[in-house]
Amino acid sequence: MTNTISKKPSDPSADIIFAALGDAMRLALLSRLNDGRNHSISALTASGPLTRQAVTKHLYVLEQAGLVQSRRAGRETHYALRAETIIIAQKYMDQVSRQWDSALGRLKDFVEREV
Amino acid sequence: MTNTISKKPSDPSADIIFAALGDAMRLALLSRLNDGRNHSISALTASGPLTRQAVTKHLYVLEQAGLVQSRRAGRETHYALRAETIIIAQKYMDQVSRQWDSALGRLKDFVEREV
DNA sequence: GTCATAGGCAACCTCCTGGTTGCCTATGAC
DNA sequence: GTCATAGGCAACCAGGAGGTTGCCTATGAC
Repeated sequence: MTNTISKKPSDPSADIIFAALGDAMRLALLSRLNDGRNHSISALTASGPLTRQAVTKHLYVLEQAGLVQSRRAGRETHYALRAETIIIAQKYMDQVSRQWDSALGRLKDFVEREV
Repeated sequence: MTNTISKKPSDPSADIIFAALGDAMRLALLSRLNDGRNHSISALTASGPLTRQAVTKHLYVLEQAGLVQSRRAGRETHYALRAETIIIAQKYMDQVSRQWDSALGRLKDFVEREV
C-alpha cells in the first residue's frame, strides 16, 4: 500500500486527505456542502456551533486537502465540494480493501493454524 | 452524509477511523501489516525510524479505530490487520462518492450558469 | 539461575490543533 | 455617504498529538 493516492505531485497525499476527514466538525461541513451548492462562510457558520474563524480554519484544512474549492464573489467566499478528490480517495480505499481482502485469506489460514 | 459508518454502537465513528489513517507513520505501519501476517512490536520497530514506544502508541491508535487487532503471545504482542474495519470504511467511501457524484452534476449546472 | 529480549507504564518535551477574541478592510444595501 | 455585512489576519489559550527517555516486570534461551 503506497502513500500516494494520485499521480499528480501537487495532489495531497493519502494521510493529508484522511487527516482532513478525521474531524467530526469537518465531516459535518462536508455534509452541509453535499447538496451540490455553493455556500458562504457566514451561511456555514450560521447553523453551526462554531465561530466564523473556526469554520474558516476547517475550510482551509479541507481546501488544502483538495476536498473543497473556494471562489471569491464580492465580499463573500463561496465553498463547494471538490468531488474529484473524494473519488480519488474512494478508489484508493477500493484498492486497499482489495489488497486487504487477499491478505485476510492468508491471515485466516495463519490464525487457524495457531488455534 | 452521516458520521456513522457502522450500525454497531461500539464501532468507532468515521472521524475516528479517518483520523487514525491521517498519519503517514500509521499508514506505513498498516502497509507493513498488509502481508497478512502477525507482527510483533519489536519487528515493526526494527525497520522503522521510531522508538518502540512511539510504534506502540501508533498501534494503540489503530487498534482503538478498529483497524488492527492485538494478541499477546508469551512476551510478545502480535498485531494483525482487522480488515473488517477497512472494508466498512471502504463502503462508507463508496456511499459518499455516490452521493457526491450526484451532487457534482448539480454543481456543474450551477457553475455553468455562473459563467 | 542468569542473561537477553520484549513490552508496559509514566513522565517529559515540543509542536500542533481547535477554538476564541479583537481589529481591520472590502463589499453590498440603502 | 452611511451603515451593515462578510471575511482576512493575527494573537492568545488550553489541550492533545507525536516522540523520547527511564524504569520496571515478564518471558524465553541457554
